[in-house]
Amino acid sequence: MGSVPPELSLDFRPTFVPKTITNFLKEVSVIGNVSDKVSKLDAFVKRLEEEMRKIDAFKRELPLCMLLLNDAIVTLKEESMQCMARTVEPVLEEFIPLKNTKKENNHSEEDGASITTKKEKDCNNNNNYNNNKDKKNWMSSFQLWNTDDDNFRSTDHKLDTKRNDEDPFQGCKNRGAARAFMPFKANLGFAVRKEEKEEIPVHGLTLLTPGIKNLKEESGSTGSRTSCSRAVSSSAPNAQPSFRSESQPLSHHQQQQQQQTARKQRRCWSPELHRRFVNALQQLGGSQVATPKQIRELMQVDGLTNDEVKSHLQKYRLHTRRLPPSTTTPANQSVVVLGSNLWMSQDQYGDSSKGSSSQSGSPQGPLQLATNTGGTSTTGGDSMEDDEDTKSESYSWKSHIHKPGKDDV
DNA sequence: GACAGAATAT
DNA sequence: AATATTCTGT
Repeated sequence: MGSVPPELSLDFRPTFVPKTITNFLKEVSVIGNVSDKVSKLDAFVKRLEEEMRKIDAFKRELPLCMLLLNDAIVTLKEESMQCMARTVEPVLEEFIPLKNTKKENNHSEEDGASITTKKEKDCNNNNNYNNNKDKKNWMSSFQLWNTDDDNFRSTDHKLDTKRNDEDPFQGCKNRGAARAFMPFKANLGFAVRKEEKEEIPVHGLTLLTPGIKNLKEESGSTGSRTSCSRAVSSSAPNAQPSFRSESQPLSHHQQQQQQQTARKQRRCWSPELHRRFVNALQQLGGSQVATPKQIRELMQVDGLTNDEVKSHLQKYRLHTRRLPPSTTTPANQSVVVLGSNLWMSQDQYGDSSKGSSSQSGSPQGPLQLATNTGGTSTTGGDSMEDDEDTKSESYSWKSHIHKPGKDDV
């Protein structure tokens, strides 16, 4: 069938609108009477502005519409102004350069823009219409709106990107300084799930700047630890919510928030960490006799908590279950025995000749978790020979496990 | 109340 | 599967 005039077609291509405007302008240009011209232009502009207002609520969803409308409005206004300019000599020229610092434009906008001033307030954004760059500006400002909502998304993207090579949370890559430098990541980690609202508490707890880490470290050493890991989740799923006799200062929602609040970021047991763990075990006489606290102290890992060690120990024992320790065995002696029987993947980490603590020359100083999993360990590179293990994941139990006999310890 | 170990939850 | 959290006993 016949050709459809562009205005009537369903063509959504961006070119459509400009074309329409062009046509309109063409029509207008035919009009001889300037005032008619202007009024027609203004009328159209009004319609467009009206439209703009309508979709304003959807600007996020329809950014392009906004753009197109804005474009159209600008164009028409410009035209209108030019029309008027031809008849009415504007007086406001000076204003133009002020607004458009780059007047380089081919536009003979001096006159046009001058008139613009009268409408300045309603077309603030029109200021930038002059050229594409300005449109971009406009768009960028537009972006700003979006961002409030999209912050997460955009952040997400970044995070996703990072996640690929090292995810602090899921990959349980690290929890130390590295993380401290990525507050957003931290956010995200939770945000993605549900606790995002708790950012603040979460940060407080989990962002371990060296300083904060120390705090946590302390908490790990004794009692106060609980204040950290538990205080936050004081009212965990099972726990009885403390009754607040006060007039319900917390809304249900808030309570929920509190509950969801912070789940501790997972400690990543990197091979290096695990090595220290095993080392400590050896020194203490084996997994069956060593206690979390002792282990932690021996490990000298900054930021490591008793709970974490305890948990790890539990797992370790599961994997190395054996006969109950003969209470008679002195710890020292058992160390030797352990060296052979206890599950020792240490060989894989390099020769840490039994539990003598000093690994192949590296001073077993306090380990900074911050750097630990991040890739560069403060303990020096040597201990990280197995970077592949170290760099990416937590320790893999099954991949290293030796079902011990029953004798050890 | 600190701790440790077991049981559960995530 | 690996950790975290909670429960329970000392």
